[in-house]
Amino acid sequence: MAEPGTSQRDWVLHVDLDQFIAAVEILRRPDLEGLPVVVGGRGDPTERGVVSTASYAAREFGVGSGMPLRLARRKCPDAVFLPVDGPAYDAASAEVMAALRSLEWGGVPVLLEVLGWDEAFLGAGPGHGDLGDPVAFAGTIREAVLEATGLHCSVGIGDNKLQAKIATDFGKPRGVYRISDETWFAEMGDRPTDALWGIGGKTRKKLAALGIETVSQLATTDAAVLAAELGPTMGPWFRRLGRGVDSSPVDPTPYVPRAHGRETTFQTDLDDWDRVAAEVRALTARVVADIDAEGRPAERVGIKVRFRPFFTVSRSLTLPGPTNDPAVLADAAVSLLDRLDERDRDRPVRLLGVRLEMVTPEGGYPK
DNA sequence: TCTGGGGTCCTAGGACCC
DNA sequence: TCTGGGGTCCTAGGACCC
Repeated sequence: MAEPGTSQRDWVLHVDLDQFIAAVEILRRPDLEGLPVVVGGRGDPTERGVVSTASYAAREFGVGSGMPLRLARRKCPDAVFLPVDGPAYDAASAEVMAALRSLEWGGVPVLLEVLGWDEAFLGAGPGHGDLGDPVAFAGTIREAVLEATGLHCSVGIGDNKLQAKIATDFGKPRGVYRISDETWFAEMGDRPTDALWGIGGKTRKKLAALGIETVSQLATTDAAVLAAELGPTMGPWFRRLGRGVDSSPVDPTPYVPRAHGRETTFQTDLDDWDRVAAEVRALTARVVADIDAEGRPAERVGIKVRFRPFFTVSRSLTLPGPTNDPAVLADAAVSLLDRLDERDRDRPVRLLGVRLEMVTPEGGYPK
């Protein structure tokens, strides 16, 4: 236990696997080691799709996540293109998280908060003893993950989750980096606002329009100004991000989804509205299977339609009562097509999506 | 370079009610 | 005419993240 009255403090660690998806592929195809490997879509760089992860060798050519596969091929024609294999990454991720969960820190099991396939926060569990040097523990983590899975990771250390998450990127690849309240402004102060976890390109531009370009400027902007310009919740939150402040705990509670959805980008745009309706029904059937696996019925249904060239609309409705009846839900989803604007109905359809929001579980959501 | 798929949370306006 | 206020639900869209 941390001694009462001392300044002993708890660190938060953040673990992020290096080039996770590409690394899993290379693990089962060792001949790909060191080569430019690009994983995305169905693995065909002439198709519609984007890069999920590029190996470090491929990144040397300027290939990166989110890039259209066709562009990736132009930048790196000799890369090995592979399809996304979700089940393989599920399995690898489960091994990584099990290895992390088995660790002790300060004499008690760590708290593990999983973020997606390849990231997790680690916190000190209740009743822990001396935590020792967090940099040394980060090394232990890296060894444990490598030993258990053959995968390399990087570890960030912070006084809170925000700091730890950002620190990880500074340590990549195969490294450890530490940010603290004391070093926050030296590390982050002069960086652009979108270096913060939670600020993207849109918010960066909005802030820039207010004369706020850097993390330091964001940190010293009046909270009331930010609230007025960016909303009563988001404004003050952005200011806290700028100051490196984050009081959210490492939460080991298993994730309980609010909703499930499925969407498909068609290789060729759809013109035929009977076909559109049929695809909406097929997508709905898949999502019903997903919510049945959760064991909770749906209370809202939504569709998403992306038209050519790249224009997206959504429609949604609250059901008269919760249901998991596939026919009822498919009818509801198809009925939403009738709510699209008349003038959009002759545009070719590039993408369709169906989403089901489930009823709140017994006892509510964790946290 | 024609731009995925799975999610979460926030905002804003209108309906509706008291 | 010179137009209450609050609260909640519903819906569409936006932003962000992995």
